[in-house]
Amino acid sequence: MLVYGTKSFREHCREHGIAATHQRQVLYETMKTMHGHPSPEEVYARVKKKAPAISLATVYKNIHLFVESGVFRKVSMHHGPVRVEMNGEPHHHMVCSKCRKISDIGEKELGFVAKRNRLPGGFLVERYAVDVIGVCASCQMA
Amino acid sequence: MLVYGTKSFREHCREHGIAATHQRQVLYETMKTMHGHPSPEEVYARVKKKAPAISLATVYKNIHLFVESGVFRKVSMHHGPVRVEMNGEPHHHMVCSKCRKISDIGEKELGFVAKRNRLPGGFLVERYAVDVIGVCASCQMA
DNA sequence: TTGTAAGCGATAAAAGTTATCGTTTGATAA
DNA sequence: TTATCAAACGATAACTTTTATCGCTTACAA
Ligand SMILES: [Mn+2]
Ligand SMILES: [Mn+2]
Ligand SMILES: [Zn+2]
Ligand SMILES: [Zn+2]
Repeated sequence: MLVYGTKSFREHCREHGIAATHQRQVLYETMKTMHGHPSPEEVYARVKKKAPAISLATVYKNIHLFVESGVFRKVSMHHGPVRVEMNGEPHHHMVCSKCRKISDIGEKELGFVAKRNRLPGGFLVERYAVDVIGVCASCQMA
Repeated sequence: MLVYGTKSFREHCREHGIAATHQRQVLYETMKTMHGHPSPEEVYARVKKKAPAISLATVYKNIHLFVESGVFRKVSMHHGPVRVEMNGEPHHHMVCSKCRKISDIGEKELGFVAKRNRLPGGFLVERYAVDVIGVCASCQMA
């Protein structure tokens, strides 16, 4: 991940052609201190302590901006409306980062072998779900 | 996956202590024919052709029921509000199927090695995102 | 058959996200 | 420094997705 201190926040903004606003910087500094996998509402609650007048819309807009510029990351490609599948065969997914299309892929084609049944923290494994994130054939052509 | 014909749909309902309603059966039969990874709205649009009076609420309620009873499956544990993360180290996730808690896990602890850069259909791999689905330590105690 | 709890449809409400728009501010250059 | 103006902001409406509510209907078993 890109890591830059308070000072070079302005440089990052120049590189990406965006204004180094007060709100944007406080949001960035706040998020940097947050561990785990917060939702926009949780980020909003936290950043309001430092910038009480900030708008939820500004939080959303800048989270998108940070994600697009690679500063932070979404936890998954699958946020949003639920998707269900009727294919009961154990399989994994290829997810196109351009068009979001989801395709099935079996473990054999994937070359993936799940090894451990116990993981750090005493986590008991039920199954592995692999998302291969990349660019689908039609998006590569475009 | 459980697979049962029209006849044993009633048996499945008895096993799970639910009523074998007309709507529930039409919904099940319809979903069984759907490939890919449809949203509830897409399921609703399809099932309305066979049962025009069915309600969207009924579709949602029964999709939940089917998923809980293991007949069908959600594509991901991450549907719903977006989550961001500031941990820029490449890592994967353990997701508890009881409490939905998300924990980080590095590739080394996971024992996972991504092998291929090209996959069927000409999919170009950017990265692998592994979700280990299971039960966290505190949910095992409870 | 009949009683009753479960399930249904209609729809309101909640939750999450995006769009709109008038005002403010940051970046650039005079 | 000041003037200019596009970018960004806050407020909030609108939109999307999901859940809750409630009166009516139906499945089921007594
Ligand atoms: Mn699939
Ligand atoms: Mn993480
Ligand atoms: Zn694509
Ligand atoms: Zn748990």
